Amino acid sequence: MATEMRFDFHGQPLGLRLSRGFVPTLKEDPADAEVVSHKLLIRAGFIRKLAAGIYSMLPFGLRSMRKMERIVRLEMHRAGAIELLLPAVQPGELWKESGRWDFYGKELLRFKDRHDRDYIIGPTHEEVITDLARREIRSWRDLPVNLFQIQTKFRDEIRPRFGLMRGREFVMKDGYSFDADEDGADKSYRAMYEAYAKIFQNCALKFATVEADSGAIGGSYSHEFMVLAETGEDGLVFCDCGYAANQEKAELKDYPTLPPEDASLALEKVPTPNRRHVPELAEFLKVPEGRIIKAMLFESGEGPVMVLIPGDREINPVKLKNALGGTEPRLLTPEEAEKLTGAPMGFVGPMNTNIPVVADHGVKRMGGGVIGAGELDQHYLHARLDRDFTVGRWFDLAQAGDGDPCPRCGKALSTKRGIEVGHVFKLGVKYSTAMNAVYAGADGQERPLIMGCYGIGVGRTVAAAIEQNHDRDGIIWPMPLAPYEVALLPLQVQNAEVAAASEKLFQDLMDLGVETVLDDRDERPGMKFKDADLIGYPLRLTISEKSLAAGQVELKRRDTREVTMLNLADAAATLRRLRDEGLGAK
RNA sequence: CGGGGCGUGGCGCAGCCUGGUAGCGCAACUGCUUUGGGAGCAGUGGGUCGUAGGUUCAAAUCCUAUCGCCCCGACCA
Repeated sequence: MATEMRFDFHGQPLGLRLSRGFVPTLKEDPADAEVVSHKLLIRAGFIRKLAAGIYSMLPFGLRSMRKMERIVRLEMHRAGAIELLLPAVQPGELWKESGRWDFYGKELLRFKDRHDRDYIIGPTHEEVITDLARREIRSWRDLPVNLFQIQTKFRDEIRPRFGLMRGREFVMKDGYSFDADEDGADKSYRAMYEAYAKIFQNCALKFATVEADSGAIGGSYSHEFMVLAETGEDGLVFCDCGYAANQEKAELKDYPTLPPEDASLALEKVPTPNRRHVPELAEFLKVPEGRIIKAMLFESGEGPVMVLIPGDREINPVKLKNALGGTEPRLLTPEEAEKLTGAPMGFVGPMNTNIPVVADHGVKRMGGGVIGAGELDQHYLHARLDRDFTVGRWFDLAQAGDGDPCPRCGKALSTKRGIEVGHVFKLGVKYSTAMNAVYAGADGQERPLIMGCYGIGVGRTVAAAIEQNHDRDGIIWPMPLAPYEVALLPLQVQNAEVAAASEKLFQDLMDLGVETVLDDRDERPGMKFKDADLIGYPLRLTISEKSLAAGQVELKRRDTREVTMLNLADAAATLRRLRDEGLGAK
């Protein structure tokens, strides 16, 4: 009886004969890939590079992406969002209106059409959706509205790297909510937050939700969804009390510093030949690093500024940016710093300076310490705050890390690394005000729409799944994202019995709705095993003359590498059950 | 944008310093053998050496320009 192909609800085939598939696997690592997900996606035949940061999705890569998209769609719809599709190409006019034409920088890919009009390829769609909303949403009766799309974006990154983790062209789910009031907006935000948590649960990924930097927009807040992986680009802090934040954002209150020195100690100028950096200065002066006050000069939106921080602490650039009014602070070059202060790099200090001084709270608790003397090879000992130098404004500027006190409960924080795969953001009225997107309230008054925006990196989640789940043989797909769930490996394809048993299993599995690859290639067993491990099918069934003689087939789980023998007669049903367990709660 | 590196059959690389007929492994194709962890033997095909200019009797090799790709950095005084 001929095997009959089956298809799922979305029109995707439930089965594939590998001999007719397009899955070009590589034995060796590609030369131009660095991170593991990039290497494995290429080696396993999921993607191929076309240009820097631009990839073709091969059939298996596309299947994993499509599965991710399905999971996203389902939860979006459950949460009441509605799918649409906005144009990728957008008129520059809209971006000029929102102010981002000048603000967004070179990441925004711009070009002109034949009439010399400005266009861009969308890196995100706030402008387009806001334009749509202001045209179509008239009254409070139309609200709330929550719209999303899954679409290819383009961001001309300075340095694309890490394959699908940070491409220039990438697929993103972006959603936007519109509400009449703050309560409604908070409700929309909450619904998206919960939907996101379900999405990453449904992907069977280990993830965390953290408070994220909300930028310079007052009153707004945001959360990031991070897939936990050693190789993640973001540092995260956690507390037993439930507090979790991106290091960029994590508050640091009253962390311990050295107590103030004896107030009777007089200011003392000491030579510090060529000791520019905190560690060498501390060693030379025989003082702890925490006794030194580090001074750094930045160019901010309001001119140059001197930033003070305890010597054993690092400045958190995002906190500094927010403290200085939202423009990206730029560290002055040694030449600029010397020109400005007269002191060479490493000897700049806050005494008798006319540059505005801001400082981290920790400096206040130190009460003073070692400072640069403002001239070459000289520092001051026992400099005291308010006696010898003053600070204009105080901020929380230090980076929180392992062991620092939790801002909620004071217990010690721990750190992990993660990959940002989702971000929910309460926008407020930033775009609706800039673009005059208003609705008529019940009282007839016009008010700006209150917006939220919500993004998921679809391709990045697929890559993050690999960063989190792999071994030296290849990918270990979580069931929900695997391109196919089961691989059938007939070891002797020319043996009639093996072939017949494999065909029957192939048909039975498809009939049971299990996504199955039949590796019907006339290849040696070793090659089939290696490919199956590399591609990372969660379940593998080996059909051989040997085991078939006993009426059995061999099952191997990719995650635990556990091997069990199954009776041929109920193998398909067992696989179906294991598949369903692997899919978890839906 | 700054620094470093690399472009040589489909993939991974050697050859370049010291100019002289373009090589290796894998892959592909044919045949025989083999068949539970990327097989063995024999044979075959496939390369404007990124591109353009220059030097030279002669350029993959030296020089210049250019394009592409990768890595590091672009906050830690």
